[in-house]
Amino acid sequence: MKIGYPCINWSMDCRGNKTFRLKSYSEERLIDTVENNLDCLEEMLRYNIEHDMLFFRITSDLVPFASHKINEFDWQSYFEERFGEIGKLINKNDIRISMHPDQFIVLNSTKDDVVERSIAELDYHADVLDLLGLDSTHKIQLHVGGVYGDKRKSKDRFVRRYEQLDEKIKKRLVIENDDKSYTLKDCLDINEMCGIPILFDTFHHQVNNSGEEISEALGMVSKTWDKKDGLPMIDYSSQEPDEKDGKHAESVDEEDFREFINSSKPYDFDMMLEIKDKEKSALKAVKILKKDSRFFKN
DNA sequence: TCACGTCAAGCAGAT
DNA sequence: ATCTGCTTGACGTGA
Repeated sequence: MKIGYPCINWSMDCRGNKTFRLKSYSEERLIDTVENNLDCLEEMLRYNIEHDMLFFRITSDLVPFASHKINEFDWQSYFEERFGEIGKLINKNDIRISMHPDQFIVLNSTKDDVVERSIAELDYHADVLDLLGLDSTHKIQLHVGGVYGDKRKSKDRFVRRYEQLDEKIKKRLVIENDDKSYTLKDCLDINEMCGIPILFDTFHHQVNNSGEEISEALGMVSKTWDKKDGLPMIDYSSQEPDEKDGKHAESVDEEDFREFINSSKPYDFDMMLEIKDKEKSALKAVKILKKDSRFFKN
């Protein structure tokens, strides 16, 4: 089991997700920003290695406007070597990477232009992982998308679009159960139709489910991950006390975390802590797991 | 230095 | 109709 956190490390003074306004776009600004973001990515990875956190989500803002039509710069070639260096660091230390394109990426949209932009954005995410020289165990996680008043048709549309994707995207794409529309069961239906692996989000499942217990759910998702996909990835979070249902915790609830770990037996997976205070909670999780040799092998 | 209006993009649900 | 939340506020202008 590897432990990680998404995108930002608050205890470091660099930010790897710097961006700028479309109005301020220039090639120079893009180059400067990507340079900064890659430098910070490397620093965060070194911090993570130092602290036994070998799972990390790279921000979608790594290359701002990467898939926007304003961007005609060949950033892939320009930064090829730098990506290669960072990729070596990742592979050498056996770090696992995920990416999570944001809410505007809707593969099953009923609008052609939305689908087109979504595929361009997925292509960018795949480029990042390819430039880093990472194999198909490094994933791009996506929600199924909109429902449009007819979930069955919308699932079918997802499957159709998935099957048409370029292999470079397809080999990395996984779907994640969400907190309002597509449950674990919906994702399993889609998996049955096209074989796409399912990334299990524990907190979304808590909010939106069909009654499956944690270990039952883990058993079902584990079967959707092939050898070439690696160990299943999961997103873990818990409810922030005194906030409305579905609000992610500010800091890990250690009791809830221990309980989850206990109820997850005997399954193994890599775990992303989607908790607001990022690396602080991930560090606590590592500390807890180190006491349980079943999980920590490094 | 700080306040604050606004930011590429979609969708669902609440108000 | 408009606002809010989503994996994450933070950019950039004006005073």
